This record gives sequence, structure tokens and C-alpha cells, in this order.
Amino acid sequence: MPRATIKDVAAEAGVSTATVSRALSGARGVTATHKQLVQDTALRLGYRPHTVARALRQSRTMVVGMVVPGIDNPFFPQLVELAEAELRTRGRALILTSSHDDPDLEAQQISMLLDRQVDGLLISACSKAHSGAAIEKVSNTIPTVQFDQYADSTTTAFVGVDDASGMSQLVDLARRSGSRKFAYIGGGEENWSGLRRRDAFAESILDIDPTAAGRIYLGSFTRDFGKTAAERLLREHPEVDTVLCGNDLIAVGVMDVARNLGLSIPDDLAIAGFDDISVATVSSPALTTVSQPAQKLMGTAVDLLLRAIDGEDTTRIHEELPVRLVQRGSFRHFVQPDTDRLNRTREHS
Amino acid sequence: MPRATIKDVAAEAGVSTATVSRALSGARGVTATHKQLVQDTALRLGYRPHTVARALRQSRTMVVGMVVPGIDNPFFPQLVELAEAELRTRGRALILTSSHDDPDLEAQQISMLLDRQVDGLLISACSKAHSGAAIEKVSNTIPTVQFDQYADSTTTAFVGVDDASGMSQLVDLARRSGSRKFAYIGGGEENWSGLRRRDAFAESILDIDPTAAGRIYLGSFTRDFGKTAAERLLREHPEVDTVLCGNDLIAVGVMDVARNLGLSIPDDLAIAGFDDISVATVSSPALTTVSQPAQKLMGTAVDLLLRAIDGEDTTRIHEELPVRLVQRGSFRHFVQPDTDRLNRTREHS
DNA sequence: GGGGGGAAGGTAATCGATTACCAATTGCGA
DNA sequence: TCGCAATTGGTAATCGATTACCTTCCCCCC
Repeated sequence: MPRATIKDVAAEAGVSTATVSRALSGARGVTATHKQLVQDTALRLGYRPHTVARALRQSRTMVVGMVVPGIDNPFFPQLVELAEAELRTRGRALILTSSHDDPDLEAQQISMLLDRQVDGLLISACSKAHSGAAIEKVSNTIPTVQFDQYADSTTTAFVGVDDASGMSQLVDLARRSGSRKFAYIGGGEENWSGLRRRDAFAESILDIDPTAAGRIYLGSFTRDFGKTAAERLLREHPEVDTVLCGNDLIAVGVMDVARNLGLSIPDDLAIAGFDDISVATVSSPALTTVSQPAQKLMGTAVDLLLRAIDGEDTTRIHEELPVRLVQRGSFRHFVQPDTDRLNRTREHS
Repeated sequence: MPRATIKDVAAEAGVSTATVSRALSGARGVTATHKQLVQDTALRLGYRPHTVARALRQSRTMVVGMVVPGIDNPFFPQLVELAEAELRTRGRALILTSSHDDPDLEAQQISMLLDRQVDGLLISACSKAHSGAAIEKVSNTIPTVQFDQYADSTTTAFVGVDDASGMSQLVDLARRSGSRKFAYIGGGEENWSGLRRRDAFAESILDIDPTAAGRIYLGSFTRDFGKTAAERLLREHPEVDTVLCGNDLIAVGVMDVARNLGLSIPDDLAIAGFDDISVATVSSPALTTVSQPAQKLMGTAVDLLLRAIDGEDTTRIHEELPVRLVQRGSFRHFVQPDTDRLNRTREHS
């Protein structure tokens, strides 16, 4: 026996389908008697509304699409889970897709989601340069919010973090704890926050260690690249005493190499990551890094999206959330702590 | 301007909607002229089929629901990504939900997915004992495949791994590399594979170290529990030289404690995990563990589900995939190698 | 030349809800 | 008592596709 429809309930209760619909949704007044009767009947028949039919009629699926670049980086699963939880409490479901860092696939996924009539789109662009077109196009059709990564030539709402501040805090911390010769290993040119972090590094390092500009290595946000780049770096520039990395995965790769070469961390080589994913506390020593407010990030993104779905124009809203420096064993100890900031940023364990 | 419908295409091309539908779907013959005409017109108008309307008519959404216990354990994001990729190539989308290890929430999620008319359900039960009712109920309505975790009192298809073999291989490897006093720290009673691993441990350890039965600690699959349990274990049983863990996260917690106590790994304490998630290679020493065939696992699960959706009865299919032992630094080196195998692989000098 | 079979096109029913529109009833004030 | 407004219920249109069913046409064979 197929599931009961609104028609069945109407027949059983002896009223019209319109009354059933109204009694259940409260869209319009219905006498208390009828309301009770309908609710009882619906319950008795085990009636459940048919979401697809409702979506067709209302042009609203109560589903949101999400596109992430991939899950190689454990930072994203966390965001996915947060988005799912937040959307659930707001009565919506999440269709999840991954672009696997491929702008073409990303465009396909966006178009698939559009075809599925999602009410809105949460997207973290896989390419600063090549994601823009598809995103801009879709954002003209349905509410769209970009999070964590921002694509060129787009005009959507955006929530990210203050990469520049995070990176300059790291540089500052390193300097105060005795670092003198810096290098930077980061993700590729494709990546928006990767570029921002690199730029922030290049800028904040200028008056501390001008030679560092010649020790910037860009590749991908993976542990493997961290290894490759670190090997090259330490061969070409053995004088380096501090490596700042574009993310934690790269930093782990650098630690692998340092360990293999018998370098002591942080005394011979101080290392920092970015993101504060869970592996940052598994390595030994644990990784000094920059923690991102993931919950706030997705909370804001979802909120912006739902407001846009409700008709508000949020396209001009660009939020950059503050990050938090997390000092762990992969950095030398403070030599001359800045007492004020230290109290605010040191992690207690 | 709203998006073009099949009606618009029909009007523009001067044919009926039926012809348009047929020309585009190929469900029935259409003259080559018409077919070309319709395709051109559709392209010109930017026509895209309305998935919701199609779903209503065909009672088929081409969407699959997935329920995972959570993402605290990095093992699951991996499965999610694999499922998403596999489903995409098979033309379906994925609605992802998390039960956050709560059977009640899990039941709600299942019911939400049912309401959304998903064509099938992939689920990893959060509780061996308390997930069964909801899963069994839904499996009577739509095709359902359980993966990785199995709930009591259900009759659905299932794909998991051979926990018992993995655990006994670990025990065997430990024995041959000199372990004498064993302990086990695992996940809670709620967890299906957790129980299987514990049972396999208890059984394979019997004739090697019968006292080990008194050194089994169960809690949750987290690093925190690993710490707590390890502290208790090493206080109560300082004689232990080997700890096998229910998963890698627990093992990492145990390593934290060992390091804090100044124990050397693996000489003072050998440690093994289970799952081979990426952190297993970040700790130092890296973690000896059991690697699961994640790709095969999800590939099979998706395949079973789609076959079920196509009408095949797969409910009796239960697959347990083989696992692979991964020996890393957290175990002592072999003392008495298996000579037979050694002869086959020894290098000539 | 008639008839049978197969292919193609069109009309309209259908999926299951919401909702525009209309009719009937009621309440209330003038 | 009449009339207006507010409230409630029902009928049927609607969302955008697919598809059952019917008609027409063409081909081919007897």
C-alpha cells in the first residue's frame, strides 16, 4: 500500500483537500473542530506530506546545495558538518557535492544543483581565477554565499577569515621568539586564501627579514608538497630557522623532512601551520598555528544564505572573521612576551 | 524572466510537449527532423529539465540519502566523499545528514529523508542496539544499505570490513614482535565494530596472554577517552607492554599519555590503532594499524544500493571486506620472522 | 485495393500538494 | 432589518514534467 496522500486524509475525514492542507499548515483559518479532526485523521493514516509535490507547487525545495573543493583537507568536513547541523535546525536539508579542486567539475556540480532547484548555494570556490564565471552566473539565479574561499569577478555575499591578521600575528610571534631567517611554503596560485596568506607573509616579513622574499615556495596544500618544498628549501637555504606554512598539512610535511634530517623542532627549525585542524595536536611537537572560527564561519554563512533566500539583499556583505593564534611546541618559547596579547591568545591546556 | 519550460520549447518549436519530452529523453521514437529541431530549440532557449516536476511524475528523485554518525572520526568524511563521487558518476545526488551519535536524532534524520522521497538510503548506524528499529522500518519502504556499522534486528544489505581478521592479525604481529602483556582500549558498547574488535581481541589473545581479559577498557572512539583510559590502565597495570586500540584516535590518546610518562614507544609500550586514518602517519612514531578498503567499501555499498533501487533483492547480501595490516614505528621490530615468507622476499647479497 | 502493423504526433490525465477564487455563513453596527 | 466585512469551506487551477491512449499516416504484403 502506497503512502497516504492528502486526498486520502480528506476522504477519510470527510472534508476537502483544501481544508486538510489548511488545517495542517495553518496557512489559513479552520474551525477548531476540523483542525482537530484532520490532525487526528492524518496521524491515524500515518500521513506525511509529499515534499516533492509541495516543492513543485511552492517553487521551494527547502534544500540547500553545498560545494566544497574536497576533503583532503580535514578543514572542510568540519564545515560540512556544521552547515548540515545549522541547516537542519532551520528546517532545510543539504545536498553535498565536491569539486575535487577542478573548476570544470565545479561548474558541472553547480549546474546540477541548479537543475535540482536548490533554494540556495553555499560554495567554497576551488579556484580564485577560474571559479568566478560559474559562480557569478548561478548567483544571478539563486541566492549564493561564498565561504572560506572567494572567487574573482563575483558579486555574492562572502564569509571568510582574516588571513592577513593571522599571518602577521605568526610573523610577530616568531620574531619575538627569536626567529631571524624566514621562509614560506604555501598552497598554489589557484587558491584565494593561499595567495592572501602569502601576500601577508611577504608584507609583514619585509622589515624583519627582507631576504625572505626569495624563500617563498608555492605548490599545493598537501603534506606531500610540504615535504618536497621543505627538502628543496633546506638544501637551497640551510640558513633558514623558521618556516611558516600555508596550512597545517604542509607544516606536517615540513616536520617530516626536518625529522628525517635530524633537525630539532623548534630549536633548529621553528614551524607554523594555519587552520588548526586536529592533526596539529598529534604531531610532536604540536603545531603552532592559527585557529579559524569554523562554527562562526558556517553559522554566518548559513545565516546570510537564509536571509538572502528570504529576500534580503546580502550581496554586498563581506565578513572577515578574526582568527586566533595558537602557540604550541613547534615554536621557540617567548623571549620577550608581549604581555597584553599573550594573555589573550595563549592556549591553555 | 523565469527559466524556460518544456511548454516554451514546444511552442517555440511548433510541436507538442509530448514530442519535446520524447525528443529529449528518447523514451520513444521521434523523426530525426523533429529531434534536431527540438534539441536546437531547447539549447537556444537554455531549457533545463525541472527535476522536481520530473520526480513528482516519475516517483523517482535520483537522490540518495546518507546518514553518518558524525565526523569526529576522520574515517567518515572519506566515505562521504567516496559516496558522493560514486553517486555522481551514476547520475544521482547525495543528501547528507549526521546523527551525531544519537539514535533519536538518527531516527529523525531517516524520517526526514523519507519525507524527501530519496530513492534509497546509505546508513552507518550509530548504535548497534538502538538504531535497528528505525532502520528496519525505513528499509521496508525504500532500498537501504548499511555500511561500516550494522544495527541489530535489521534485514538490509550490508558492507563492512573483517574486523576480526584485522584484530587477530594485530595480535599475531604483536606476539611475534615480542609483546607479552596485552591490554585493549576500545569504543563503547553502543558500537558494532567496536564490539567486534573487542571480541576478536579477547578471543585471539586467549592462548597468548590470558590475563589480558582483565585489561579491557571500553569508552568512546575518541582521543580523549584514549587518554583517560591509558592513564588508568598504566596506573592499574604497569606491567603492560602492548596496547591495542579500537581505532586510531584512541591510539593517539594513548600515545599522548605514554609520552607524558616518558615511556618510549615501542620499546616500553607498543601501540596499535585501527582504521589507518591520516593522523596515523603524523604521530611519531607512526602508528601500526589496520587499513580499511574505504573505496571498495563505498563502491560496493553504492553498487548494492543502486541494484536494490533497480529492483534486485539485495537484502541478504552481507559483505565483509578484507583489511590490510600496516606496520609502522609504534610496534617493535620483528624478532622471529616467519622464515618461509622471509625466504621468498629476502634480498640476495 | 484492402488491411494489418508499426511508427509518430497530439491530447489530456497524472503525480500530490498549495492556493486563487468563489460561495456560504456569521457577526455586528447602523 | 439590512448590508458589509470577516471567516470558513469547497472547487478547480496550478506547478512542470511524463506517459496512457488515441489518431493519423505510411509501408508492405496479399
